[in-house]
Amino acid sequence: MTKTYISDLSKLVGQEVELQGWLYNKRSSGKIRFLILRDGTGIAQCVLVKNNLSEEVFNTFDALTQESSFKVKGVVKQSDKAPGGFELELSDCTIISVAQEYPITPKEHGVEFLADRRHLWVRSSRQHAILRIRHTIIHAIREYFDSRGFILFDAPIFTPAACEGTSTLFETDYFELGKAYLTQSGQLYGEAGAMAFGKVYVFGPTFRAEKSKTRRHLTEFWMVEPEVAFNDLNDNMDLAEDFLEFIVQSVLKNNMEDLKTIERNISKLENVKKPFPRISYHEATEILKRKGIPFDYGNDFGAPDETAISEDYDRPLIVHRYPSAVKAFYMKRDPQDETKALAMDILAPEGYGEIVGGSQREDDYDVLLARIKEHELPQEAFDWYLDLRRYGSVPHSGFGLGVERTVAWICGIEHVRETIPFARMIYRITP
RNA sequence: UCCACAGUAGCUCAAUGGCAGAGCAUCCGGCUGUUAACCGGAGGGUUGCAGGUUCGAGUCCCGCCUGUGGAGCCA
Repeated sequence: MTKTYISDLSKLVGQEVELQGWLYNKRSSGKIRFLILRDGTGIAQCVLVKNNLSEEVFNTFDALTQESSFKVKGVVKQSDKAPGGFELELSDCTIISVAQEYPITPKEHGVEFLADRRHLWVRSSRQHAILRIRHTIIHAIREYFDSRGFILFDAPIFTPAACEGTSTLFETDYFELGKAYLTQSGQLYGEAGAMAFGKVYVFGPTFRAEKSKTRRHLTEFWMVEPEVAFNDLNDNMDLAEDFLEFIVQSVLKNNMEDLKTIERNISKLENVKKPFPRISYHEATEILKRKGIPFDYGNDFGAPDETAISEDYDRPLIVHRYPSAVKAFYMKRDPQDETKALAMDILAPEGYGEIVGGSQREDDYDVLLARIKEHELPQEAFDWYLDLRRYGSVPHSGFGLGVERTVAWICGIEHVRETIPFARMIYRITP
C-alpha cells in the first residue's frame, strides 16, 4: 500500500494506491459511478462498480457533494477516457468532510461573483494553471539572479518619503516619527546594495495609491529590481533581455500542461528569443506618426500608444532615451542629447504594454542634488541617497519588472487580477 | 476624478410598455463506461434602491447605490 499524489500515478500503473483530496465532479450511470478527485497535483477519475463493492462504499457516492474531502483506495489503470489520463478502480472510499453546497459550479460565472469567492476560485483548473505559472516565473527570477552572482537585497516596505516623488502613496502613522509611506519601489535602496555588493536584486511587494482602474493595475503588486554597479544603459538592456528570455523559456520548459489548460498560443512565447528589437523614443514617435496616431512629441506614451508602437513586433520591444522631463529625477541624462534620459522601457508583445522600466542612474553628486531641488523633493530624506555619490560614485543601472503584468502576458490573460492569489484593487480588499 | 456599459431565481442569461421564463445548480426518480454525462419530475422571484410617467413598468424618465473597463498615472 502506497500513499501518493495524482501527479505520481503514471509510475504506479497496476498498483493499489491510496489518494486523498476533494471532489471535483461526479457522474453516475446507475450501477457504475464516477468520482473525479482533485488533490492539488492533478485530477483522477475514480470508478465505483456496484457489483465489486459493499453497499456502504458504493453509496458514499450519494453523500459526496462538490468539494467534499475524501480518500480512496484502488488499483491504478491507464485510461484514455479518464480526465487526467488515469483512473482508479476503487476498493474503498471514505468521506473526510461533506461540503455544503459549493457556490462555484463547473458553469460560467461573472467576475464579481468569482472575486468575492477568490479563496475558493483558486481551486478551479484555470486559476490553478495561472498560479502555477506564476510560481515558475518567480522561481525563474530568483534562479536567474542567484546563479549569476547577484545578492538578494531586501528593501524596506515602510519608507519616510516618496521614492520618485510622483505617484500617490499609501500613508500610515509611524509612532512618534510622523508619517510613513508604503514603498512604491525598492530601487533607491537597491542602489545602496549595488555599491556594497556590485550586483543585487530587490524583490518584494510595492504599493501605489493611484486610483487606476484598468486590467493592468493593482494597488499592491510584486516587482523585482536588479541593480548593477558599472553597468551602463546598454548593459542594462542586455541584462533585461537575457533575463526575460530566461523567464519565458522556464515557463515553456516547466508548464506546458498549464499553458494548454489556459489555451495559450505557445508559438507567441517561442518567439521570445534574443536579441529584442531596440528603438529610441524618437523612432517610436515616428511609428506613431506613420500610423497617423496623434501624439505630442515630448509626452510619455499612453497605453494605446504603447500598443500601436509594439504591435508589429513578435517579441518584447525595448524603447530607450525618453525625454528626461517625463522620467524620474534619478535618471542620468544622455550626454549626446541633454533633453533625453538614459532610460528604457520594455513593451511586451500582443498589447500587454510596459512590463519593464529602467535606466542608468545619475552618478554625479552636484547634478543629482540639482535634480532633487528641481523636483522640489525633501532633501533631508534623500541625504543618505546622495551619500552614494559622495563616497565612491560609479556609473550604475537597473530596472524593475512587474511580476503580475509579466504573468498576464505569458499566460495571455485579460486581467492582472487573476495573476496573484489575492489581488488588491481600488475597490476590492476582500477576501 | 472623468467617460462608457451593466444590475431579473443560488449561478449564467432571456422577456414589442401587456400572465416573470430557460439552462445549470439543489431535491426526488431512472440508467454498468460517464466526459460541463444524459432522461423524467419538483421546489425556487421585493426584476439593485427610491421617486415619477402610464389603464398597465423588468422595459420609458429623474436621482442614488453597486459592479465592469477605459482615460490619466504607472510595473
